[in-house]
Amino acid sequence: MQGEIVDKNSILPIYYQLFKHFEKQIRGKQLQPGDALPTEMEIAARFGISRMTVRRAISELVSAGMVYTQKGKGTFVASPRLDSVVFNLNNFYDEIRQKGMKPHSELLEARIIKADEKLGRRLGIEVNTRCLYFRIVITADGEPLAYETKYTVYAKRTPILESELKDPSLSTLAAAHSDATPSSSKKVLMVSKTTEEEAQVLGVSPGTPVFLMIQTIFDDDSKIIAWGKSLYRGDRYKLTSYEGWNVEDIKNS
Amino acid sequence: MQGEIVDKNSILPIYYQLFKHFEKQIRGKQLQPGDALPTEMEIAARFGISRMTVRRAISELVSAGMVYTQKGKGTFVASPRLDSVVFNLNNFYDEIRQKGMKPHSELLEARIIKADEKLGRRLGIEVNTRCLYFRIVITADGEPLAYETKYTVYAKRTPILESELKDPSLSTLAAAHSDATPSSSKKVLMVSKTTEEEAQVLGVSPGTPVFLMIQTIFDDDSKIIAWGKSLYRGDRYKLTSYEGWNVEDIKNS
DNA sequence: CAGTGGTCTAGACCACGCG
DNA sequence: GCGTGGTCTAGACCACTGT
Repeated sequence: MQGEIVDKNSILPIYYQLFKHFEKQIRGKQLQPGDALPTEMEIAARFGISRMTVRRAISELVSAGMVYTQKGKGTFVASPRLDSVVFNLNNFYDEIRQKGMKPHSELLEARIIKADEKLGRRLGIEVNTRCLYFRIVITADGEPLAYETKYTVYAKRTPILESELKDPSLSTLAAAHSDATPSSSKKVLMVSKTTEEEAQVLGVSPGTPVFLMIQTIFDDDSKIIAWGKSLYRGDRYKLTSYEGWNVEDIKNS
Repeated sequence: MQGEIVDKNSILPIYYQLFKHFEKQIRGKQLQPGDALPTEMEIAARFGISRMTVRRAISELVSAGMVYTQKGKGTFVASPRLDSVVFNLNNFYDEIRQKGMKPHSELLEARIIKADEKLGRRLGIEVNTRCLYFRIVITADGEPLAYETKYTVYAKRTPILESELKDPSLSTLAAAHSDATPSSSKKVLMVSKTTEEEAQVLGVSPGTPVFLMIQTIFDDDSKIIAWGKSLYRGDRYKLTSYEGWNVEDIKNS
């Protein structure tokens, strides 16, 4: 009986069991890149299930990048894509916590300012518009890791809450203090050398290489409502990307 | 008639038309974050289509991050996620071409070497194992942009083709010259300062900040089969990430 | 032409959330 | 208990691929 593989009485959905079955076959090299899977009708017949259920399982395999389909031909095992790279830079607080360290953010400066010409250009607003200006240093176990400078339009004139500094996401700030809703963001990651002032804040020597991220928040009308600059210490921070099918194995090497 | 929105005789699939319909409603703010979509049965009835087709459209919306579903409750419009960042670093050749420049790679050195202790550790192989060693500089319109050093196990002893340098992907090299198949890869992005030698190759002054990417290719058994180091000029290269729902609009600002 | 995956239907039963 | 989304079925027709 083939009933060993797909159990109709299981709590797990059939399509999921079938997905796992083929995943195992591919990871275990019983099915190699370029090999054809059985046709959808064959799979349905063999396991005594509906073709739509088979298709659901296959579509999960496609999403996972493990197979690809060709209309009129069949479904084939894909080769792992190792060329493209995806770097995820999540919330810095979570990143620190994930490494078992204790994050803390310290407010260096927070003021309401009137935009000068340079800031007016950055935020796409008129000179003298009221803005919120922030400088924060984020530490892990007491050691400074990141230095962030942020500006946002200050339209609502609501008080600045200390809790906003706990997790200083620029889009959250913009949502709270500008009168528009954050809709899109642009982030640019560059490398830079610290200035005297930055080096002092980060506790490194001037000229140390750092990651520099410029962040811009846009509203519905693609108008800029917030701008931020983040420096991450190059000697303490890096971005890692894993790709392929047996990624779990290599994370420990 | 509601027939204006979904045309059963169109070449476009019904689920796709329905997906586009809701996409427009959400982008146009007729449906705002938190708002509930009509129930699947209602949508099916209203447009005279099957519930499965409605579900297909909704699942596309879920994939796009525009709505989320809650079992027993309904389907709701999501808020754009602007906090997480995803940086894509694709094939460097394509990146250059995309900017309308002409990429070229120049071979500085290519030799078969016997692994010393340091390389043996990096590749997880025994000392004196035969390895392929490469140094390449990638230029755009004649200006050096990247400097790459690569090692891979040299098991097959097949000749090194010049075409391999045209698009020097480490996993391709490993596939061609090691006796194993690349299965996974790990990439780490860091910042660094150029040494004298690196600065000369890249045509910058020593100490210039650069992106440094260390790349490791693994085979099926999670054994290392290739190792590479890439330097990207910090003054000429940056990573950009867009997020939100009207991303196309802000790319031109 | 026969066979494949892509779309679609009109039902069905289930587990879940809420009043 | 009722309505919701989640799963599943047994059909159907289509466009595309190969011969």
